[in-house]
Formats: sequence, C-alpha cells, structure tokens
Amino acid sequence: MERGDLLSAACPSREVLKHMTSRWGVLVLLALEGGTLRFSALRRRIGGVSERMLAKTLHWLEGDGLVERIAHEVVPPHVEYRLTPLGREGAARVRALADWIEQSLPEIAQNW
Amino acid sequence: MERGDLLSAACPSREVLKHMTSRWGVLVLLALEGGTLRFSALRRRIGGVSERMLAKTLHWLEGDGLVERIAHEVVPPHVEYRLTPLGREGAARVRALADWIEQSLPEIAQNW
DNA sequence: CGGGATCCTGCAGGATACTG
DNA sequence: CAGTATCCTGCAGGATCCCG
Repeated sequence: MERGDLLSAACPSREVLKHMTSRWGVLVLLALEGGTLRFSALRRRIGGVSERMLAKTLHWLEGDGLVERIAHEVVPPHVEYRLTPLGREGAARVRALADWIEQSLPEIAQNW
Repeated sequence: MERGDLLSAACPSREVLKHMTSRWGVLVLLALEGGTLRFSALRRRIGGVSERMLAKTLHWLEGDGLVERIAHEVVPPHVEYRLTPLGREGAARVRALADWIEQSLPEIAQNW
C-alpha cells in the first residue's frame, strides 16, 4: 500500500480524514489524549454529543485503529476507550490544529 | 475575546473548526498552500468538488479571514483566491494532519 | 452502564441550468 | 469565467426507547 493523495477524488485517505475531522471525531481524539476514559465520562467531557453519535464515532476510530476499546466483563458493564499508539500520533496533529484555532479565535472573530 | 474551548458545546471555535475540517475546506486550504489559484483551477485541482460547494467553502473560509478573494474587473471575469497570513498558519496545521494521514495510510489500512 | 434499534430532521453536498 | 438559482438526495446527527 502506497502513500495517499488527498487531492485525488478516489484516495482512501479521505475516509480516514472524514472520521478524524468529523464533528465528534476531533473532540473524541482531543478528549482521549488526556488518558483512558469510560463511555459515560467521555460523553460528559464532550459537550453536546448524543450517545448514538459518540458510539458511532468511536466505532469509526476503532475501525481505523486509532482508538482501542477495552471491555471488562462485569455487571454493570465497564468499558474504557483509549488511544492506540497510532491514535496518539494522529491526535497530536488534531491537537495542533485545535490549539491553533482556539488561540487564533480572537483574531479570526474580528472578521465577524 | 478570550481563548476558545472546543470541548464546550457553546464554543465559537467549533464553527471555525467546522469550516476548516469540512469535506472541501481541508482540500481548499491544502490546494491554496501551493499559491494563488483561480476558481476553475482550484476546481480542477481538487478532485470531485462541485462548483456550488467550492463556492460555499470559499465563502466560509473568506468569512473567517483565512482566504482572500481578489477579483479583477475584466470580461470575462478573472478571480483569484489566496491564503491570508492567518490562513497560511491554519493551513500549515491542516497540512500536518493531512500529511500524517497520507503517510500513515498503509498502517491504518491494515485494520481494514 | 453501555450501548443497539428505531424514527426523524436538517443540512452538507450534488446536478443542472442559467447569467453578468 | 465565475459564479448564482433551483431542485434533489443522502447521511450526519439527534431524540427516545429498550435491553443485557
């Protein structure tokens, strides 16, 4: 498998990009950068996510090997999510973008 | 105006994030990193964009002060788009993410 | 507690035609 | 050439209920 080329319509990288930059994908990566979190904690941490979309987003990222799901077989269920090594790398890039936006917000907002 | 906090539901940074990480927003920023481009050139450069979405995306990014529109008053119209200094900063972060995805694609795709 | 199943809505995004 | 106007579709995303 060779390197991707996002500017080409058919590039599979676009799928990964879609997951990582999806509305909640970004925020999940940011939230998990702080360490392992349970589903409910993750939900509380990220303002505004619905259960359904959080689950979906976690599935996408898990499918890309960026997030790892660890289920403890107990009742009531106890499930944790954490970044894989690959996920940590990706999250760092997302973090850089997020930080820049948050910091540049004052300057950006002047145009509004 | 203070710094943003993306994890909070009400943070205005989420708007900017939405524009920059929108399906075509990312690719416009990447494409314009190479230099000024005309509308049609931009469209050709980015595989799969419709005219309508390219126009919309450019409006969003222009509204955030990341892209500058330069219209030459001639017939036929001649309009160019380029990154503002702020846009160049943002594009660099997006580029870092994009590069990482393109390069990590092989490793990511192993999970498929 | 951690979801899956279901139903619903809005808007991103697309196709096409038209114009200054 | 660089769009706008119009109409249409699909899917992200939301609300709710339910179950092991």
